[in-house]
Amino acid sequence: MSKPETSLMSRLVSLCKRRGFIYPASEIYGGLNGFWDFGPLGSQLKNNLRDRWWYDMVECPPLGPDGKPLTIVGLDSTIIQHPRTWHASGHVGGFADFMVDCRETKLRYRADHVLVLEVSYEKGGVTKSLGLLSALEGDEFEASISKKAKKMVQKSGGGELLPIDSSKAIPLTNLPAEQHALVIGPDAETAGTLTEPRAFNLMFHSYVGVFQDEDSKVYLRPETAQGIFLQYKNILDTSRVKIPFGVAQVGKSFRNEVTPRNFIFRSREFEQMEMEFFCPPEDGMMWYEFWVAERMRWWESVGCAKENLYRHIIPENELAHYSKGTSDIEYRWPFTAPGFGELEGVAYRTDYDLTQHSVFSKQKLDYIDQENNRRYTPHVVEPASGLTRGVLLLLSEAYQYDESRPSPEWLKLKPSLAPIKLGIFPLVNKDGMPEVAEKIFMDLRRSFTCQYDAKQSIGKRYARMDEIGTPFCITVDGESLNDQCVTIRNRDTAQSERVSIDKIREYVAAKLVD
RNA sequence: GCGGGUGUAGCUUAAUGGUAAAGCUCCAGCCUUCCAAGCUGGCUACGUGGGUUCGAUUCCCAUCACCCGCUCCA
Repeated sequence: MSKPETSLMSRLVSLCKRRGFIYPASEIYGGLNGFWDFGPLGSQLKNNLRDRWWYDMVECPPLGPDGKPLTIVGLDSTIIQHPRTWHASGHVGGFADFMVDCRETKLRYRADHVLVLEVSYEKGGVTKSLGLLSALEGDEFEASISKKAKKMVQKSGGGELLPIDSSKAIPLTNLPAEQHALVIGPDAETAGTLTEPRAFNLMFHSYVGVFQDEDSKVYLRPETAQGIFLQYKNILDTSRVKIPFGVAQVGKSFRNEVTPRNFIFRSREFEQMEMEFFCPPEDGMMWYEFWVAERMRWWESVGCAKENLYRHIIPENELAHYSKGTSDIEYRWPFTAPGFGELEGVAYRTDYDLTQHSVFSKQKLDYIDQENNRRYTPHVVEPASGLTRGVLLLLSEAYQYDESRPSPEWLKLKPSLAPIKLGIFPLVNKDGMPEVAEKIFMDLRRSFTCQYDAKQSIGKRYARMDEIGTPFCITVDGESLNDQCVTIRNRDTAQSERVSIDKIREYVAAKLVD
């Protein structure tokens, strides 16, 4: 298997465009940064993956540790929620980070992570200021500051550095604006190279009604999960679920990303598949481990090689303050290889979300366990994955390059997920073959997504189907008219089998169970 | 948002201060009895907007998009 010059990623992007999987959005107007459209085959592939997730999550959920099916129900909540939702969830605060750029070093920092401290030194009994030094918060703060200060003292002719009191350091965001020009950036040597802190609010906003003021401001959801918490009580009251249970949702989310990058990996409008699993507080860790394992198994079940998946356990000091455990399920993306990048996050969120919404809404969002006569706020384990990213995974994983084949580029998609399941061809466009092939097409189109093709040579038609990942092609040949059989050509082996026409449906159906 | 790179048909490339060539793909027809065969014909491009110029795809400026790095994240 030889490899062409261009990167896997660019070949994949090219194939996606050429065959109608994914296009740049608004392309005739020059495109729009961070937005992509799914074409005829891409939308089909995405729907197939979404349907598989929905089936495995809601319609036929996995078995729990006790061997009995879990209870998971579905939800489809609105993209625009009450704005207080996002105050309660922390997104209005947390997603509106202020950033500063350093003009000297070209580095960017979160403004609240840059701590500023005035440092002085003594020379000949006179105290002199070195100015406002800055460094990133954390264990290294004092060391960074003192290292820089010593250098500066030396440069200005020597002297005795006065002790550094890091407790007096303040975040850049708290510094009066007129003093910003005096700050020496964390990695800079001269003062005033930092830009003003600028808000990078990752949430898109709009206004409800005709008056566009702060009171009518709403946000496009940056995640689908909050809609689930908002309807937790209704679901509890109306759907006869008992803890533990889950609520699953698939839908669009929007983030005004600073830098959309890597094709559809990070786009500004994307689709998520999220599930909130509500359980008693004492079972939280158990369900967290359960869902990490279950979700990894699921990605394998849709065709991801085990060695391309990696469980990245977020270290305790990097966990969100409310989380007792978070694991990223990572995939070896073409652009991260040999490293990994996030595909899905499984977070044990404790009772944070329900408690927050309970406080902000003044509604009781606890659970009454009548069997055990106890009342509590459930804990939550959240497997949150990107459907858009899942599609990219399927394409990356399926992409094959093999010079020995007539069509070197082809997609080894799992048959059940392939956009088109069957190509149906007459070997030659005459001698009664088209009529037989068309009849087969008409018989099978209700059962499988089929494509009839009589154009050009048979090899070309096979190649076209290989390129879009169609697992099976049926060819009607001269013999078919006599023996009522066709050949079924397998995409992966490029080998054909002779099958009786009345057995085709059965044959294909059996291969799609995977 | 900052820095670097790229931008000619669906794809891969070419040429040119006087509006563009080719291969593959695609479409139509012929042909074709199992893996991108052949013949004939056809569609389709200088990312966008300004400027310089008699004239700009070419030179200049701006802008947009994509790729790489910083950053961020499902």
